[in-house]
Amino acid sequence: MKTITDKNRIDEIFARGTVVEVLPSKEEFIRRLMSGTSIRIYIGVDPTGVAIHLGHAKNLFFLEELRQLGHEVIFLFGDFTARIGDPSDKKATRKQLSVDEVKANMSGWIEQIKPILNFDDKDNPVKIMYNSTWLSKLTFEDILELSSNFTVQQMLERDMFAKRMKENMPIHLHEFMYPLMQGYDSVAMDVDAELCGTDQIFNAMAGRTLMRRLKNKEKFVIALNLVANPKTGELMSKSNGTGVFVNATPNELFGSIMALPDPMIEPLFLNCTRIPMQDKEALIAQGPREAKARIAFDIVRRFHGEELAKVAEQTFNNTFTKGGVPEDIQEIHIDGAISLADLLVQAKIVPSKTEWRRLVEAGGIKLEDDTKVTDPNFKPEKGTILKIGKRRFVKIV
RNA sequence: GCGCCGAUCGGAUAGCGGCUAUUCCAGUGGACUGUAAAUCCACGGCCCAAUGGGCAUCGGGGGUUCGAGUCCCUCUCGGCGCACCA
Repeated sequence: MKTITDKNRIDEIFARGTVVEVLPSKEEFIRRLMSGTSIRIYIGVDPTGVAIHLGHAKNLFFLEELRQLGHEVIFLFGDFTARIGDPSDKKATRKQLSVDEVKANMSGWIEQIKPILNFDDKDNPVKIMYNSTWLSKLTFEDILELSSNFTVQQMLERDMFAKRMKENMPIHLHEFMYPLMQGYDSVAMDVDAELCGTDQIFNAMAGRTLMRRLKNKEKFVIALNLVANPKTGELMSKSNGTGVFVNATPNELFGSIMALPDPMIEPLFLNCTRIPMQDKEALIAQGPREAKARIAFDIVRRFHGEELAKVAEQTFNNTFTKGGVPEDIQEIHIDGAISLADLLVQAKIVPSKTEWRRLVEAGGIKLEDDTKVTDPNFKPEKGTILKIGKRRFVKIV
C-alpha cells in the first residue's frame, strides 16, 4: 500500500515529545516511514478492566496518525495474556482472570476507542485481533522451542524480577512466560513495529528477539512515555485512583479531568489532546484552571462530540463554580412509610444508615438553597433536592 | 516430604494474656479555593424507640483461661529455605 511520506506530517507526530524511545533508532524508523511502503504496526492491550483510561488513549492517537499516513494498524486484544497477567506493574503477582471476565471486559472496548481509532475506514481500517487465536494453540513443544531463545538470566534482568529476587518475593514460572507470549504476538502477526508504553519495553524487546531469530526481521519498538504527574512521578492508573476513564459520562469525564493536579496539565496536553503545539504557550498562560478546562473540553469533545462537551462544561461551571445543581440529576421515588435514610441506603446512594448519620453530623447534606440538613430524621417532600457532599445529588420524587 | 515464617480496615503496618486494636497512605465530610496543590478540622464495622444502648470484629473451627488478636490443637491459604553441588 502506498503511504504518505510528507516529512512535515511525520515530524509533527514526533513533535509532541511523547515518544521516548525507538529501537533500533528513531532515525531508522523515520527512514522506514519515508520509504513509501506501509508498515504493519500494532499495539497490544490486555483487557484486565472494563474501561480504558487516558493513558491508553494517548497511544491510540499516535497509531491513528500512522494509519492516516497509510500504515496498517492492528489493535490486539491480549485476551490470552490478560488471564495470566503481566507482572510488570506490581511487585506482587497479579490475580489471574477467567475467560468470562476477560470477555466481559473486552465487550465495551471498541466502542470506547472508536472515537480515536478508525475501524471503519474503507481503504485502511484498523484491524482487531486477539492473541488467544494463536497463543491458545501452541503446544508444549512449541513453547519449549520459543523459550530456548531466552536465558533465565535475561529474564531476571527485568528490574521488577530483580527487585523481587532481592526482596525474597515469589516469582512464578508463568510470569517468566509473559514476555515470551507478548513476543510471540509479533511473530504471529508478522508485524514491522510495536507501539507500547515504556513499561512494556522489556516485553516488546522479547518480540524483537523472536522476530530476528524466527523471521530474520528487525522489528521496531516505539515506546511512548507514561502519563504521569511530573512533580510526584505518580502514574495515571486505576490502582492509585488517578485514572481518568473514557467510558464515563461526559459530565463525569469533564469533572475528573478538572480534578487532576495542576502539574498534569502539560502531560495531558501533549499526550491526550491534539491541540496544535503552537497553542501550548497561550493555553498555559491562561492560568491552570482555564488551561485544564480547555483540555477537558477537548478530550470530552473527542469522545462524546461537540454538543455534549459544551453541556459538560456548562454543567461543570454551573454545579461547581456556581454551586448549583446539575440538570441530569438522579431521582428516587419515595412512597409514604419509608424513611429518607432507608431510601438512600436502598438506592445505594449512601452505603449505610450509620454513614448517613455521619454525613448529616458532618454537615455534608444540603438542600438546594444550601441550608444544611441537621436532623438525620429529616423528612423530604416531593421535589426536594439533596446535595450530598460536593458531587452527589438526589431529587426525591 | 522436612524445616521456618506469615494471614489484623481498600493497601501497608503495630499489637509482654488485661482497659476503647496502633500508626501511615488512600478515602469520606467540612474550611480556604479553581471539584488544583499545600494547609487546617472532623469522620472511619453495623443497627436502634440515640446526650444513651445493642450486636459484631484480627483466615476457619475447636480448646486453655475470670479474661485470647496474643497461648495450645487442628484445618485452609500463602511465602521462604532445604531436599544436586554443600
